[in-house]
Amino acid sequence: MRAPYGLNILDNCLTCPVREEHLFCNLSVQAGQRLNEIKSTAVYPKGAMLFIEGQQPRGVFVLCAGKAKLSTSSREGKTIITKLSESGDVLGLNSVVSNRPYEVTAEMMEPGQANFIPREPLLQFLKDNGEVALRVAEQLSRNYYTAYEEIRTLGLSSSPSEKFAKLLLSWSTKTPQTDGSAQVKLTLTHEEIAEIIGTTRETVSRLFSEFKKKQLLQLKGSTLVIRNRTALEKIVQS
Amino acid sequence: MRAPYGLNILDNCLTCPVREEHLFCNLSVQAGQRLNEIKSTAVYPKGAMLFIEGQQPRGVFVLCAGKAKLSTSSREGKTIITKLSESGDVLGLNSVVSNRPYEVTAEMMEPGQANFIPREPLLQFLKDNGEVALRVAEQLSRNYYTAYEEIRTLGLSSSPSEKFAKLLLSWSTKTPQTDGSAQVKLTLTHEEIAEIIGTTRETVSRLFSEFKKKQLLQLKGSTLVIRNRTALEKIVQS
DNA sequence: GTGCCCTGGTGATGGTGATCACAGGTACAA
DNA sequence: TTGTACCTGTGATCACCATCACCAGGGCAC
Repeated sequence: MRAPYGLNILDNCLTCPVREEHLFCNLSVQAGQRLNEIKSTAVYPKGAMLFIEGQQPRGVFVLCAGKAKLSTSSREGKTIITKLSESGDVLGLNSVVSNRPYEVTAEMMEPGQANFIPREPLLQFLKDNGEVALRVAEQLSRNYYTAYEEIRTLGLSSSPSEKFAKLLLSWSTKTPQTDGSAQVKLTLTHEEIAEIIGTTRETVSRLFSEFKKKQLLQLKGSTLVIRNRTALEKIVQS
Repeated sequence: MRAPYGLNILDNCLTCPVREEHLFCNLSVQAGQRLNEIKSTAVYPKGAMLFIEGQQPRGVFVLCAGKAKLSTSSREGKTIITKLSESGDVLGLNSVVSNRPYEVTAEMMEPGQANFIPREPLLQFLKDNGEVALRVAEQLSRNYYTAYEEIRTLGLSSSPSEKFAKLLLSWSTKTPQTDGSAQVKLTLTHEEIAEIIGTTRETVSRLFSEFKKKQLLQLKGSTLVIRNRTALEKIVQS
């Protein structure tokens, strides 16, 4: 069997992206088996929507491969990207737990694979497994923290430069280097960056120019080199 | 025994503000007793801080009487109020569950009373009572929704008028009237309103004038009369 | 090749709201 | 009453950034 999109199909995807905080890892044997019974796996092309803002919650998605962006839009078409998800992330958990419509749209940014766990069996599973319910609570409270960080960024840092610097810093922490620099593969368009920091494409474009001129960053092809973390931190300063 | 601040001291405060979604109501008898053993009650004056942003989480507070405002500040002193809490609300839950510092400061806006439940006994209690843990998860996901609403407000609606209209609408829904109008007791200063919608005091002042002129609202002493909900909804429109 | 669409760069312009400044009002205590 | 501290209203100014407009490069299909 050939994997489409050049992916490896992962047989037991629930446990594949081993992460400290992974919700559904290190379960008891029978709990793991039960979960395997109710989950189903699917492969998604780039641009596929796992779920759309406003839909009734069908279940949660555990991302196994590929990246997804979570966004929310206003009626006039303005969009903000609230999170970039990677493999291991659990999407749609809040909506499922509280039985409210999905509050975001989840779109695959590249081809990938995800497990789907329908709502009803999941809730039953949580009722039967109290320890897992507490873990879910922990995950939800982590989500809450992320949302709060977003609120602070949107509400407290006024200027686009500040938010841009904050974004760059959040990227650079993922690839810590010995000196102050860091390298990141830049897969986002200026438009998407604008939707993350809540500004316009043109402003992002100008911010890149400005930061290049100030020696804060550098572009080698599609690789972004962050040259001066301390200077960025000074811009952020909130 | 005389109640300070003109309050009635509530003997069993955990169950006093009966709310559909109240976390710690309708427990089994022994669970309720257990909770009563680990909680303690205190009375707070206006301006008292239940906890401060950045502190290690000591426990949760169940507000029994009085209102509190939750806020977060940047280093430069800019502050945003993220929520106004009323009796029945549980404060600090996220921090306690995930064992991270309080993400907000909780300050009493008027004299009040709250139950305190220390972190460790509470977590133990949750482990022992799976159903309550799931309820906690539901509460957390509600908190998350509130935070998300905030993100949408901050990120998608650009102009202060829009946010102000949104705030007025959220107030007016609390006191539904037969006609399109509603009355609210206005207990906030312009400064505080500014911190809620993320603008300056002066702008709020001007917004009041503008909305008065447009017949959208009216002030009778400290009572705010919202005269035209549909017009407000048209301003919001996001 | 040609054409098309998406992305990125950059100038010109204008509106908006932050900021500063100051004056009047109100509540409360001495 | 005076004083004080805090709120509220309003004018003037100005930086910033959204918006519009246009062009250039690159990938891709045909």
